[in-house]
Amino acid sequence: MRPNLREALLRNAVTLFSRSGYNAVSLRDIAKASGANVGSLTYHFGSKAKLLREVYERHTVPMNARRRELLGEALRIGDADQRLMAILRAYVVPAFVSSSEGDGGGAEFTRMRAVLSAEGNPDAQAIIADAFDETSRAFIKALADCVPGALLSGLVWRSQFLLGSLYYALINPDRVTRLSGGTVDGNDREAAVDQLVEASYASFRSLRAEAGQSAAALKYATEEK
Amino acid sequence: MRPNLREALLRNAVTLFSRSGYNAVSLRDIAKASGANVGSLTYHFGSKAKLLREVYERHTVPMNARRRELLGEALRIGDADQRLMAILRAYVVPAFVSSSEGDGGGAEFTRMRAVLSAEGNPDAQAIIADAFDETSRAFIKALADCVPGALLSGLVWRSQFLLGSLYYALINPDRVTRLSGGTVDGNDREAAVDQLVEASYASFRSLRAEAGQSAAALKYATEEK
DNA sequence: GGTCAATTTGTACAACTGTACAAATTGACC
DNA sequence: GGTCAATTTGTACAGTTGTACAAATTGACC
Repeated sequence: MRPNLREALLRNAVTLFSRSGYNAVSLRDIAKASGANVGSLTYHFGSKAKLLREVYERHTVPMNARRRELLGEALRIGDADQRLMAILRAYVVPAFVSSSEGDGGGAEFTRMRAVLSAEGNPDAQAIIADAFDETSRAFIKALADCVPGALLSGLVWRSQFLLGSLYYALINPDRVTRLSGGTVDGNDREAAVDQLVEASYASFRSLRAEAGQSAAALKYATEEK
Repeated sequence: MRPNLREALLRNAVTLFSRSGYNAVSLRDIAKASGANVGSLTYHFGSKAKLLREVYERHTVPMNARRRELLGEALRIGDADQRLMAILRAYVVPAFVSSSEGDGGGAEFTRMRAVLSAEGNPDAQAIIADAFDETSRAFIKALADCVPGALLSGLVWRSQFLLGSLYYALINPDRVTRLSGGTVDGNDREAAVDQLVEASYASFRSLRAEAGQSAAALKYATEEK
């Protein structure tokens, strides 16, 4: 009896799913990576869909808990701009950094979410909507208070862009290295977090009544030839 | 002999791939959607991988041509800020709007790219790197001239975020609708383009020497508690 | 109307998929 | 050391996959 085959199966499932998606990875791939038999998977999890559900439940709770915790700290900051920055870090950092150390990692799990979200896997979709939307809504509310006068549409779209940026940074880091001619390391996650927070800080900050005005005015000036 | 079965197969391939990814869609699915037999696919394309290659070649060239064309127009704008805005639109609009009308659509093809990029499909990866990196590099160069003093790392990372935002806007538009409580339509592509351009405009603009400084200073102020 | 190449169909194949379940193995407890 | 439940293995199954290829169909040209 192996000490923790079940854990190893879950870990390897995340790794393989995050690399190639849900459909392309067979239960036999996961079993082989864990040095075990296919049957062990049906024994421990019942089915492939239930395995996926278990993977999600393993990681979503601690990750969102960490986010809410950091959000709480951020909300104690008085200055609106510094608070905005802290809120964004509270959203991004737990997705990049492992919450419970050694469990397969925050970044790997986030990458898996990104891939499954793109695949449109129906099992995953239901779980994601349930688990993450509530947290996302709490963040949008917090962000709204940092940019007085911002429209809800602007806040929601920017939070959509934030998540998309987050996902793609993990999905295709090599593109960053390639486009920079090798001078920038797309796999440097600390740098990625800093860049992502600064970029979205600027995009949210521009929603403030005055700043938003100038961007919109510029747009119309351009469009009217 | 059907007039244009080959075209129908290509069109349906894009639609199905963009919806569920490469692995989850079988040749029989594509054939059935086209009212044809599996054999017609091997006859016209030889293999599934070659079909995918054909799909890419069909859309990549006109889309990037349109981007370069709009980029050329944008570069004639004197004012740096208005030029920046125009360059961003030149990058985003062709990805959202069909370049050759009725051919399966720019947005649908872009969505397919997004999904395949996430799946890490090796066939797709090689094609994407070849076809798009050159165009992306031209855009980064153009953007650099709009934000004097910006570091290459900032430019490349923001262009990465731009593409990630673009992809995710197409992959998961319903999340926008859901998070806004139904008051914002995530499937409104014109609105998505506007929001995306405005958000990335702000993020690139913040790279200008002075603005970048203040954001960095703020970050350190926050981190040092 | 017969010819012929291009196209479309039908079918067969080996490989792989998720799932089910009987058999073997393990190790703690008496 | 025998017992027994928990775990792991092995194997079988029906369904699907991409691919190959012979047979049927099509339609323009003579």
